[in-house]
Amino acid sequence: MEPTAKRAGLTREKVLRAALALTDRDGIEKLSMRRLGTELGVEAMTLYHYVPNKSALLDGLVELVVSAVRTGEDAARADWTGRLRDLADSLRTELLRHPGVIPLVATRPVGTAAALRAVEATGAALVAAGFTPVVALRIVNAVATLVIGHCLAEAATTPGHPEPPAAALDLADFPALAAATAAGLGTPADHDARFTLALDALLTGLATTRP
Amino acid sequence: MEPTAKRAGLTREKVLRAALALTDRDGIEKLSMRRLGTELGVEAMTLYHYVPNKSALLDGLVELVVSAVRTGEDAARADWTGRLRDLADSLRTELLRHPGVIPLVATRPVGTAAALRAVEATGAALVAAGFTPVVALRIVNAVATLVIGHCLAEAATTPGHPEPPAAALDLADFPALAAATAAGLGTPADHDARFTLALDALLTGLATTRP
DNA sequence: TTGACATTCTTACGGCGTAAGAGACAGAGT
DNA sequence: ACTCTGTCTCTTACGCCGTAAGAATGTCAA
Repeated sequence: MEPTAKRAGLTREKVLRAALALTDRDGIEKLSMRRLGTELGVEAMTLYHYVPNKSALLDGLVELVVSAVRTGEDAARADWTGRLRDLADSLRTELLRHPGVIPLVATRPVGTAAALRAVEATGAALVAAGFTPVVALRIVNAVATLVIGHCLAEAATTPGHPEPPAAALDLADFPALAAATAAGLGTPADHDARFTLALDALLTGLATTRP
Repeated sequence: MEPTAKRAGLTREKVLRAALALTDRDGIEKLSMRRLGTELGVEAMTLYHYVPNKSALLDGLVELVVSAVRTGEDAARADWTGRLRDLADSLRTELLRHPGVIPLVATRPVGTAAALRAVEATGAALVAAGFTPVVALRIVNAVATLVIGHCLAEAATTPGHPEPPAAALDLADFPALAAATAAGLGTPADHDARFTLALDALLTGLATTRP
């Protein structure tokens, strides 16, 4: 019987999952080594046996989220724009599932094997469609960049009050802006429309560049 | 004569400019109230007379950088894609001038009048070209989002070593990636090419959606 | 001069990441 | 059974951070 085990039975994996859960629940700014420790029933310094420092912990969060991205390799019949769309959609849903992690994904270079595998798979589909390897990866980069930028904006405006200082401005000075907000710009449904508009435009534009 | 003035003669403006200079020189993580204070020859708490808290200071940095963006209103003869291109290029150069501020711009909603004026101006040009106000602002949003996402990636890989862990991976597993890196992917000149590719594609794609 | 107000400093609190090392536990070899 | 070895955990401490509270100092108008 081990009702009060002296060893907590931790793992890098468990630590990362707990950190992700804590981030999802309380936000990234509340993620501290001490807090994560108490969450796991352990002192803060204990965590340093599973992670060299906090930066590595954050890298682990990125790894966790990005690894969940599906690139649609199975549906190999999809054309290259379909593959890019799959990548974009999957990346977006994973990011929005963990809003606190988005700034980390945007900031930290992705060197993990899982992420590179996704890039490689999509890039290979583009090469098969006739693109140069260099151009193929530039295209994948462009799509990922667009998704990350969009999700940043989408998640940044979600928390409490959207933008109270904007209300203090004289809307009469900005006719186009005023007309658009009156027509529903900024509503939650609008985020989907913004994303679709941008992605569709990018993909049709890319299609015209195919050799 | 005031060789050693007891009043430092500060201003919100001066504080912000000093903060921006400090960020440009030492990086955003080194920007602390105490450090900024000593930089200005003043105690940390003094700064709180010009800025309510650190978050507002960071907002001020964003404001400072974004205000410098030129939207090409003068060259009113440029067509709407030209206006968008001007916006994108100007935003990109301003952001790259202050890499430490990019994560802030990406994260914090822009409510300042100067930023809205830029959006309004470009949006108006789109409306004049036949787009709905809502669509016009979605388009401006798409371009800004793409630029920010790209600059984030570009500035994140600049500091010290690009990605040492990537070298540890077996490149044989990623043929397309390997071929592309061998062909110069990731070099500084490649950033321009990536940006141009993405922006061109987005703009041509948008052109096909014009009513 | 006298107030009123704006500006600056002092002190202090609680939180952070983490360096250094001591202690407790588990399993292997004898 | 005992010790050794290496893994896991805790304790203590240092220097940093943002900022609350309020006392001191400067400036200028009445």
